[in-house]
Amino acid sequence: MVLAGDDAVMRPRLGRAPSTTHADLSHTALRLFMEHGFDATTVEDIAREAGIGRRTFFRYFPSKNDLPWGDFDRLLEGMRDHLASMPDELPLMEQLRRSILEFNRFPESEWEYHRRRMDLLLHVPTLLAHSTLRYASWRQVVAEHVARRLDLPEDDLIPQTMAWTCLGVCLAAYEQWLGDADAYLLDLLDEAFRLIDERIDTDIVRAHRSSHA
Amino acid sequence: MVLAGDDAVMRPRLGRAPSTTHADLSHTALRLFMEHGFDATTVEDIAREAGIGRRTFFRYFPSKNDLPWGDFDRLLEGMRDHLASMPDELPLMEQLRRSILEFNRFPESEWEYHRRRMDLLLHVPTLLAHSTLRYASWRQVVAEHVARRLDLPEDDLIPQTMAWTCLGVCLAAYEQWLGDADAYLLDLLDEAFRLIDERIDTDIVRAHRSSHA
DNA sequence: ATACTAATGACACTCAGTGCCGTTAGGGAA
DNA sequence: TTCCCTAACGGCACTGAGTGTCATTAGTAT
Repeated sequence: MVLAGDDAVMRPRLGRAPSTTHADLSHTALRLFMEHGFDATTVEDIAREAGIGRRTFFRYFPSKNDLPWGDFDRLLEGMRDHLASMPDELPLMEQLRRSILEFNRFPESEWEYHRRRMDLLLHVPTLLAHSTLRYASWRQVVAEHVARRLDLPEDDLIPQTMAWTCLGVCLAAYEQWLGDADAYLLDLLDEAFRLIDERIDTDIVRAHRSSHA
Repeated sequence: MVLAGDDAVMRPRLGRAPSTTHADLSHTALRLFMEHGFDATTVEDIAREAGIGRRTFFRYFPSKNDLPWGDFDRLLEGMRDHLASMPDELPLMEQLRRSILEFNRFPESEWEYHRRRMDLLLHVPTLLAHSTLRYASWRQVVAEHVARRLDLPEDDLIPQTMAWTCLGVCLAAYEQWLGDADAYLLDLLDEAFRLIDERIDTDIVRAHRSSHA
């Protein structure tokens, strides 16, 4: 479903076969989280339910917190490529808007699953805290693109601020989405992006660049 | 220094006297964090160094992660009041800029301490993750003000997005500050705010409000 | 059948955080 | 002074996440 990933695709012909997959573990765990809550579900519960040892669990996921993330890294690579392939004529914010919307596009059959997953990630304190670390890579992808496009260093104030802003816009839209069972995520994201649109205007960027030469 | 707090100010006349203070524990801990690193310092180390029992430590701070925060909640109350006292004539972004700068103003004697503290909070993964939970209250204060000022619900997309944006601006500025030993925090914050300035313009807000009546 | 190899799972360990409960050290009242 | 009341302390035992070590298992190739 969400985890297509590397499991089971091409197993090397040597050694014992893996006894489960990332996707399987993730789905089992999410079911338990929904049923009993995140905190009340122990890693041992998950391992038992999945029919593996507790120790083996930690060979699939570095922590309990990573379970609901699916293959975020692969999606993120997709966004990076999408950004890189944007035509230069397009305004920067429009490039970002399009790629970020693409990053958040899922087949309708997965909407409910995605909603439950994001509800966990944004409403369980432990997971919310952990999410910061994932979003740091997301921001980095945005910042790299902005930096390249504006010809500024990646760690410059402007790319970093724009990356934070994009993240904030997305998370605000996600909260709206989670709060309204009938809402469409992409519509909300689109609306949120229109709020900021071309907020960093060209003159400011030019002035900034020359003052930091 | 940073923790003026409630300790020692007016102890009720009954019962055993506390054997330490929040400020004392916090400073001791920060010293150990600087010397040996956050992860390598155990709660037991801190308690021993402070001359209290491990169990007592957890009566002062709910977790090891809370040690570097000082009395963030009191500062935050200050920012809430500052925002509430802003003259109505001032543009919204200007109100936010002024109050947020005020929130980040410290006496020069504390700059070095503040720098080391923030370096921990933003660069130690565990603390960075935990910071999300603190910043949620910070964003809430900003969102409340924006909502009041624009006559929108607090959980509306606009206040939430603006709150996220302000947070992002601040954190991007903080990163710049931490990366340059000679930089001035307030200057960087000011510069970062100028980048976004009056980004949510009046027409957009009006259109948004009427479409969500 | 045997050898090689990768995944597994059991065990022991560290550390954060919590519940429980007896102990300690203050101040007030007799 | 002595006794009492009370809040803070601190020891103990426990849960649960995460890690290092190592023997075992189950595949494939020879």
